[in-house]
Amino acid sequence: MIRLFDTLTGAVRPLAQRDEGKVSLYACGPTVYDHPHLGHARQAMTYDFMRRYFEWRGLEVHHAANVTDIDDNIINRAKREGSTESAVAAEWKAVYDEAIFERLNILRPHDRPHATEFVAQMVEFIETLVDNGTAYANESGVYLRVHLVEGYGDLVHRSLEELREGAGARVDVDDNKEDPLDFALWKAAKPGEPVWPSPWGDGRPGWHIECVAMSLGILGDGFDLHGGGTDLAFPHHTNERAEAIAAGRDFAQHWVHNAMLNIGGEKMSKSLGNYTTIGALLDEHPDNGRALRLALLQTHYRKVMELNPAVMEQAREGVKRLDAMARKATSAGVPLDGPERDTGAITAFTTAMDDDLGTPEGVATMFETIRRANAALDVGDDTAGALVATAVELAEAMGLEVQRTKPTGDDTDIDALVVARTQARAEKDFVEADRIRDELTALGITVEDTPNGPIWHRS
RNA sequence: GCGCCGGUGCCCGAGCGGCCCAAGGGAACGGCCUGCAAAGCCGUACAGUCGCGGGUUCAAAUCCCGCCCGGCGCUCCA
Repeated sequence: MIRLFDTLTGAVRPLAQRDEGKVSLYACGPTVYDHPHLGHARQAMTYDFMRRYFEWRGLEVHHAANVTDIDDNIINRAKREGSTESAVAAEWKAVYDEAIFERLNILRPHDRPHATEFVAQMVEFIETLVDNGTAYANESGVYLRVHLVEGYGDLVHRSLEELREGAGARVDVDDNKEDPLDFALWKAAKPGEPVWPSPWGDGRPGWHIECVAMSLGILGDGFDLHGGGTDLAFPHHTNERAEAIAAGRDFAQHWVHNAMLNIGGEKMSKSLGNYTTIGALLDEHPDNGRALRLALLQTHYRKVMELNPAVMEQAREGVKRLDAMARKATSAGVPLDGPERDTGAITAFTTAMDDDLGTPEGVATMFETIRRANAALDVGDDTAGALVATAVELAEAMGLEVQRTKPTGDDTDIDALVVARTQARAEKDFVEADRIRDELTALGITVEDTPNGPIWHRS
């Protein structure tokens, strides 16, 4: 049975499943107005791990993630560039998609609703709240009466009084609100901003209402999982939940939050300006995509993790072990996708992953299996097939791709050099053999001699 | 200030009451293999004990209390 930590109850509990055999997952997506950074990667990767594992376990996953394509940051950028909000959003969404889905091998959500496509549903939702008296409208917008919401601060385990203390001390008191804790559902039009019509005048939706309208609209009432970074638990998720409760709707059954990514001991974020963009990291080394995935897998998703060049380098070395095993198996004629499995390893992996997505232990099991596969391969033991196939399956269940073939390209020159070296070795002309190997090394090629002849790969 | 989460080997990082004289990865060292390498395997060292001090228990890295240090949230934020 799959169990996951639930932020609301503060405990690990069985994964909610509204419908047997299925999981509905809503993960808050990006606001698209700039380069995505490594924090975004951790967030998207965390829900990718979950989805892949659920699917590996045979569950049918419905994964939805929004794209916020209208907000202050987008408006400001459009203004600054003399562009339009929709053009800015489209441009940065494309950058996000390329980095996340193409380069990081993260599975695309089944649904990617854009906020601007759901304004009608949001207006309808707000009307319900105004009609039942939990929301009020004035010249500046529509607000939710937070004190009417049962268990408002439960997600962050704080009482209304405790939250009010924070709000009073830190936020400028807004005369338009009855209570400092109340928040905007609808923002009245400001000059020069894009607007949509509503019963309360032209304006645009507040941030939280988007996710409520989209998650409920796509996944339906009482969907299973709602996720995002811990920094969204308050106010974003708290307010989404409040809106649903105020409307009398059954919302997410299970809340999951991934921890932050630190750089030099501090949270990586836009506002601190200490972020590395995904593109920049990926450009540094061809293996960085898989290395980042491995580094992320080796730390539990709920634990703050530090990411720096040393961590990346260590992860890159780890990824090499996977490819090296695949090469060794292939040269020995052992298929990577044979039918046999090592049940002990499969069981260990399943147990670890079922327990709150224990990817660090899952990775440990994978490496353990690689070690055993290599040992079996070395002596030609017939358990090698099952061990190799198991290791590959576990790696790919976590989204770590194994390099199966030589990189594409014109390899005839390299093959010719390798053949010439083999010839020289056969003739015991080691001086010439080593000269050729140096030549290959200069080309970025590593040759390995195996009992079945030489194999090479790009280093 | 309030709330929450952490502090484990040289580095990253699991474990969260007995199976721990503490997983896995990286780095190091020795051996085997190799013409030499590479890759791999085997082994060794590194945690004299898991931030510090008390306590509970037959038993604690794991539970409780206090303290120190770090992070996150309370504000746009993954």
